[in-house]
Amino acid sequence: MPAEDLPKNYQPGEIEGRWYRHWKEAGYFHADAAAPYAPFSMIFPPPNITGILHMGHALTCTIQDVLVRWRRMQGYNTLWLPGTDHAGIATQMVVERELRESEGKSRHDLGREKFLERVWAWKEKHGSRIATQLELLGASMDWQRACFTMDAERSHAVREAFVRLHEEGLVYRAERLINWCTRCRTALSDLEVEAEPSMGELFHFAYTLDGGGEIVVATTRPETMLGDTAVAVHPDDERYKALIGRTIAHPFVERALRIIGDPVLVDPTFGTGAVKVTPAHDWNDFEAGKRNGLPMVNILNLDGTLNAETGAFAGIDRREARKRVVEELTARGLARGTTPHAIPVPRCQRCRAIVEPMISLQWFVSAEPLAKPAILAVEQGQTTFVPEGWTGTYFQWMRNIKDWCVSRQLWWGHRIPAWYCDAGHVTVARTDPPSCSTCGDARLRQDDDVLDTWFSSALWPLSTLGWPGATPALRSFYPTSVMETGYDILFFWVARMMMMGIHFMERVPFRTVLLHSMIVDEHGEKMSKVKGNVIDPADVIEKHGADALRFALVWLSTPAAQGRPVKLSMRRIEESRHFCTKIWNAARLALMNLEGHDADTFAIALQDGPEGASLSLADRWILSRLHRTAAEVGGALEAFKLNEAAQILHRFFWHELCDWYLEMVKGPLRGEGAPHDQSDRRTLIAAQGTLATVLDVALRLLHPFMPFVTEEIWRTLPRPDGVPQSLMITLYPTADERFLDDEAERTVALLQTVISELREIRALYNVPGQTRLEATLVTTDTRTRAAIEAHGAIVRDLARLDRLSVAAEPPPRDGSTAVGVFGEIELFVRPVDIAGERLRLQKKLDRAMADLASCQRKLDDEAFRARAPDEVLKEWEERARSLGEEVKRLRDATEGGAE
RNA sequence: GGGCGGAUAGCUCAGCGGUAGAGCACCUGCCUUACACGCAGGGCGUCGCAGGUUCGAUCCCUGCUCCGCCCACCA
Repeated sequence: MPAEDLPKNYQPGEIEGRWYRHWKEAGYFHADAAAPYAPFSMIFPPPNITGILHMGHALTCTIQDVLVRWRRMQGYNTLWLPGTDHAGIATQMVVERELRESEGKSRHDLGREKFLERVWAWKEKHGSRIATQLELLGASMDWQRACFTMDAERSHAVREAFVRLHEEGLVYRAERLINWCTRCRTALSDLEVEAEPSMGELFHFAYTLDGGGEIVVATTRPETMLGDTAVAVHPDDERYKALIGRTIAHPFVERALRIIGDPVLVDPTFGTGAVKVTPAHDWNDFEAGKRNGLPMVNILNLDGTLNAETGAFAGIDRREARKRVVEELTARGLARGTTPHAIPVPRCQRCRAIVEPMISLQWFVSAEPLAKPAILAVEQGQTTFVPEGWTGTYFQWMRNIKDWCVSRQLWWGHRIPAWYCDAGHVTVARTDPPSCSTCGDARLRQDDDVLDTWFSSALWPLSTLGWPGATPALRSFYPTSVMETGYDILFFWVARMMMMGIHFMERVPFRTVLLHSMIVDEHGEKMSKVKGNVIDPADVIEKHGADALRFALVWLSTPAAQGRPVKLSMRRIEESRHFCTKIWNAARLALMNLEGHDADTFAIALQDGPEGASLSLADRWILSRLHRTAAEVGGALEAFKLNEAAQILHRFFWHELCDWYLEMVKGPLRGEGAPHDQSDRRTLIAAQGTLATVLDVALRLLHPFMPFVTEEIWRTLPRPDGVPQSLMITLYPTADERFLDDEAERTVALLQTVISELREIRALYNVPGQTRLEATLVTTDTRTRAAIEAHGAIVRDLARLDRLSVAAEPPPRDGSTAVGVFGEIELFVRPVDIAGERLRLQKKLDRAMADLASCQRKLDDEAFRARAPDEVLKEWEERARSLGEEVKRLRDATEGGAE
């Protein structure tokens, strides 16, 4: 008996590892670039090698796995390519900390080469943790193609891209204002700096003019005055106009400041209308400095202390310097008071240290020429965003893009392929050059810096598919179909992949960008170790299984809302676990009743549609519902509404298949009223066949969402010859219109209404489950009578009746008859202890009359009658008629009742 | 300062021109031979506020209030 194949209890832990190994070994995850099917490809956003699986990974992985498994089952040549990211700063910091803690050494103690050996060793040891954890989730990734951002091929791609961009003038080296993190000791891109709102003060002080007089300026960063090279006023400002061109002797250093007129920098209505200008340490001032040819004086050392340019202040930390400058200015009688002022403090995204704008010689990627085609591509719809609201965000950023500082003063990363000779010539080359390309000098020094980690990430869809080689994979799978990722890296990553992909391939890197929200706890709070509200995916998987976690994540995640997070709680996960159990138990019930079922014969019978088998009403109904569900699920998946697909499946499986279909057929299947003749036999065969078919199709529909439990069950089901060995490579079901059956759905809806009404009466009067009732259904509608007569057995079973009769006229009532009225149907149920019956009916009558009245009011409205479309009017008239009938019957029941 | 979301049952969210839906929670019965991780039944809402369009608005338009997110150098 096959039921023995499914243990009584659903134990995910036992099942999941087994199936994952099986699928992987069978090669189901591997994509063949030469396969002759339409491609569906996705590249998994590479997690940092320092990463440990968190809910964000679990969400992105689950969404992508659902898409991939669905497309694979549809027959696409499906590639899902995994990989990991070297994560420059993050990894370097982790290894440095380890080095410090275990040996008390810094990376400088080891030197570059030795330190990098350590990092590689660390990577070998820990770098694949995350991959193992993704396997626990069921990720059907093509592990054979796994990449690492710093492996040989990817490094080759990075170098090729850099050199090519340099040749094209899109990569350049220049002295520019950049964001400098004094703790990480590296330059950062604009994106790696976060503005933190804070309350500071605006300090006012006076500069004494050469030849007498003063000009008052204000600043939130007094120490920067040590780098001032001018004071700017608005050229039209009557107060200061005359001062333009005069000079100021800096009070602390040997430097003369000019008073300049600059209509861009200065807003004459703000503050005193005079602005101190520090071109080397302020973004606006830098621009003003360029406009006005001002000297740019860098006053900071790389560690954030003041340098020799600051005279007596040299060597002091910038924070201390701020106080000292205020003190000194005050001492000299130049302070002019402070006012509270809100200031955004720029902080390093990684270490939270305050970032200093600083002039520095760095490498940049020229952004605008790359951004333009990337904007155009989206405008033309070559790539679309889901939800589409993100399109605007993308445009906004792309249209205001600034050059990208890509050099980092780190050791761990792709070293910049630029070499310098003593004469200062720069050689940028694909292979390490023997001598300077300008002067032939053989004494070359490679640039010490490495590239921003996001530079290699930007190339990811290209480099993972083999670019710059013209590989079969690149030919088959580029552009990729979907890029699914969190909206938080839209600019960091998605936008840059667009730019690079289009630039190097002349085609967008992906057709659809699918963005998911951030995961928070059930109260909407960000999950953090400090708050202790973290839900660890690994724990959840161990406790409830990957299927439960996956289903919960997909169920909850609406791709639609910008700024609306996914609220995850253990409760939701448990709920989803219950669903797994429900499926398990439904399968057990089915298996217990499939003895003698011949999958082949039934499959053949259904080949030409439902007519081929002697299907009962219940069978026709569930098949109709099944095919409708398949259609709805397909539509939802096509629209990337995964949560909707999950909901539809949940509702179908639980509330239609289990609550109604299984209840309708389990009696007959069990052999109550064993087959007497050929026709009964055929009915039994049809019922078993339908049950097995519905379960089979439902499991396939569910498989992308919960791959393990569905596979486990599916393998125990009897199935026709010639189907694949694994559920994950069967065909994803599509709706077959021949099975859609409006008539069966209408009839079952009627039976459901009658059964619910009977159950309501039973519940209302506390009739014990064992008590069998008898009921008479009264209606003048012949079709209803016929339907109930034909399918009375179902009503009797599900409403626990002894006898159900149908009549045109109400039967005599006694003191133990309850009456149910809905529409034009009356139900007389007995024996029931009907104390309070009149009250109950009266309440129903009141409600029906109120409904009827408001309905009538609407119909009496001349404007409505005149303007509303015919069909709407008809609907309302029909409603009024039906309500009228109900009221009439309820009134009879109320008055005619005993008691 | 600019841009984008959201406001619907106690909670999480669907619906988006024809008198409001789901799941959970709650209440009441049930250990009915698949499942108590279950079954059956029940109550629950001035659909953020104010105007407008319409025969009719939760749904469309305008304004407002409150929440959330992103971008931005005003000293």
